[in-house]
Amino acid sequence: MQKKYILEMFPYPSGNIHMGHVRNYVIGDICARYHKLKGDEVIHPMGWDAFGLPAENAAIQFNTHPQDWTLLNIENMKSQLKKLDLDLDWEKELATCKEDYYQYQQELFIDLYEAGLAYKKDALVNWDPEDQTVLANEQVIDGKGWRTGATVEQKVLSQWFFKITKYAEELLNDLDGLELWPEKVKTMQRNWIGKSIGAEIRFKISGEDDQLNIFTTRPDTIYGATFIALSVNHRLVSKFLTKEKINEIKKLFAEIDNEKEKKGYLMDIKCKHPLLDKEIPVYIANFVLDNYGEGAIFGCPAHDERDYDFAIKYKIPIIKVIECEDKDLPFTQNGRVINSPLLNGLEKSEAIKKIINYFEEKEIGNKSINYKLRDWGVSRQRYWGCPIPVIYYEDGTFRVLDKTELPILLPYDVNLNGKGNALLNHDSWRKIVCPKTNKIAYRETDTFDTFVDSSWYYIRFLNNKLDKPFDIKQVNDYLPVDKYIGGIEHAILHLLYSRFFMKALRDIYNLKVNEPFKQLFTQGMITHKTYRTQKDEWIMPREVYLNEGSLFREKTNEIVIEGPTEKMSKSKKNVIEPDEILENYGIDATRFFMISDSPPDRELEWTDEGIQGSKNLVRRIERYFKENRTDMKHDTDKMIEKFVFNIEKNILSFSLNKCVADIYTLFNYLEKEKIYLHNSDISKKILVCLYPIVPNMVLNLYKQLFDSKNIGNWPKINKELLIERSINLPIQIQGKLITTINTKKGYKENEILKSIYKLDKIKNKIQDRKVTKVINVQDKIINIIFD
RNA sequence: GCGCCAGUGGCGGAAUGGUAGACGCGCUGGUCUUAGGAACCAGUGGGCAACCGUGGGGGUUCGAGUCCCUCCUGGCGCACCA
Repeated sequence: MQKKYILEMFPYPSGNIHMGHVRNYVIGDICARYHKLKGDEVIHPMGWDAFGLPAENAAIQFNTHPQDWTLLNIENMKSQLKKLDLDLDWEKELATCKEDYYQYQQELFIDLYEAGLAYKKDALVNWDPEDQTVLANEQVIDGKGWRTGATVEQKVLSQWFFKITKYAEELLNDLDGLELWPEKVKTMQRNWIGKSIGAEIRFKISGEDDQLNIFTTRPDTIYGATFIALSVNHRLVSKFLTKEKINEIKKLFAEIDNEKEKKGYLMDIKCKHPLLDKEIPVYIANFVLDNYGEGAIFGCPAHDERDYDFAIKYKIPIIKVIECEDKDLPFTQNGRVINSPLLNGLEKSEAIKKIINYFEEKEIGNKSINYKLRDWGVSRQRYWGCPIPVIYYEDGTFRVLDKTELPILLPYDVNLNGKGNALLNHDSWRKIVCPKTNKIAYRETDTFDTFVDSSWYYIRFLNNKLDKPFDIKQVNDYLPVDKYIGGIEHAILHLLYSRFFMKALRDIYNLKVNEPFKQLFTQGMITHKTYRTQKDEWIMPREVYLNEGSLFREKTNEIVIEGPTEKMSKSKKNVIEPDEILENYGIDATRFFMISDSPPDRELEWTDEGIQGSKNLVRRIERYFKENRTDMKHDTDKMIEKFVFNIEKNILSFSLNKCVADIYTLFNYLEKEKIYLHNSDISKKILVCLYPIVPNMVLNLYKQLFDSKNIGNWPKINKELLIERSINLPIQIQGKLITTINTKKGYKENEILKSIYKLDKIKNKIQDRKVTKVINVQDKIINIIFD
């Protein structure tokens, strides 16, 4: 028996499931049911990503408690999921907000800490003023919080970090081995990790016992360096300038007209050029990133666009060191090095190699690799999350707790007023006497980023009742997840964090698993037309009715304007409620429609015609089997065999839309040929194949036809029957199709040519020209060539 | 700007280098009726035809929607990453 771990991304219990969930889970369910019929040992669990800020907001808004709100939502959504006929193993259910989950996460944190993979440091962090919490770099999109959209501020706080950067190289390299992941996701992760190979060069500061370490990918342009630029947050800036001055500069930098505008501030210090006997000026510049490298660059204006713009603005010399026309400046392509005593005449790669060797020899620099990836900041200043098992003493030191001191449970009695962290204000929970030292201590009041929760839930599913995080043998036996299905929006955050966790745990526990998800399938979004009134008020599709070619709103009879088709969203109100659809069309039509109109990895447009078409298909199949007689034709067996083969192939390749086409093709054939199967064995075969897609309908039909609900296993395919004995052979002349002839497979070329040449269509084409070549692709095509 | 993906009928979409448009929706004409959110039959890329047709232009090949080059358009991601 083969194990198949099939997993769909678990939902946040927001209150109700939406169509996106339905599509996601139906796709996964079809896979899981298919594999069960094949006799595989299928693991198909479901759980809840249950910590997170919305619960706190809801608690304030509705005067309830985050826990009560969350658990109620879970119950509600669970009953909704059950209506979808999902073959889930609810015994394995877990919720990350429950202590039987998060206490083991606290254990894992202790493991990570002891392995040197969790650490605390003062850091300039992204502060979301609306959520009043820190965000990871990955959670800041265009300078705004990923959830709130509020402009993120920079703040210095003492924070816990996970050392994901230790795995940067492995996380990057192992992407190559993930053959069953979408290329797109791998590309996004590669870009995020952002590996650059170059050099780190030391620049001495004139008259000071201090130096700068500058990373560059273009050490071949070092002779063209005419200035240094620092980020305003660079160490040396606060060393040489007052706080007031720095704030002044920050204000200056904030006043720019467009994002690319360069601004600088000339400092009083100068740097020595590492190779030339000259000094170059040091600026603070707005375009230098402080979280990349050391936050310092050398400017080579002749061969870098940004440096060029800056040099023009501040009248800094521009020295060409790569051969090019003046009009082409800044010249950033490859070329021969000039004006560089040690490198003249060399091509880029040779020059880079040579200069790095020289730097290393003279100890003024070395080869260096840089990553964009930063360590993962996991502290969140929120109540509704997993507590970090750490205590602080009054002298400022801290202690990570022992596993025997766990669990650290969240207190239920908190005052949620929306201002700051409720744990910080909960004195009786926070203040304790340390059992080891008998000293007064205070608990860590930050909780984990909820992405920590989802980084290992697929491991916990293997045994959600174990009194330790997981069982090593079980992990080795059942991971990786064979098919992981979810939205593309998690391409970086969740999937990268999970990969990191798997590798970190592998090293700590000596596991044999390198990657958590063998195959990743990203399903497309569901879209729908948008509708609004003339007052620009979005309205729901169900409020719209059609009258004499125009759209109107029910009740008010306002004129309705049809907008573009967009992703279903609450704000645009173009949503369809799963409960209503199930009520009106039933589960079978709903499941059919989720896979009918587009391939699962593409957008699915919700249309009334689409769901109605699925409903009609359900009715048609049910009606077909009501016909109480069996009449077969000689090729019926073959047709059915082909059907089984195609359905299987298309389920395995996630081409579920083609499964629907296969079903139509089969019933078109059966009805057109007036073939009725009723309660024959062939009906059993057909129904088994339909079962993964529409289990409800199949079980009902099976009961009616065979007085049983035991549908058995996936049919074994008789390959003999798949072989076509006669074919329609296309005949081409000069590569163009002229006609087709029906013939037996395995025909003899010279024999069939004789009959081909007798055909009028062929004779007319060839006339008396001389045939120079005949290409016979046996049983596929014949192509006749003449001069 | 860089990277990735994609461009096929009125629409969604099928096509291991070998009959382009499977299957569905929509539409047209017809049938039936318990008048339905039904069902059935016929048709549906363009053109009267020869023929022409997979974003444009080249190429490889006996043969290209498919492979190569180039350009255009759209989507997504990243984006002052030194």
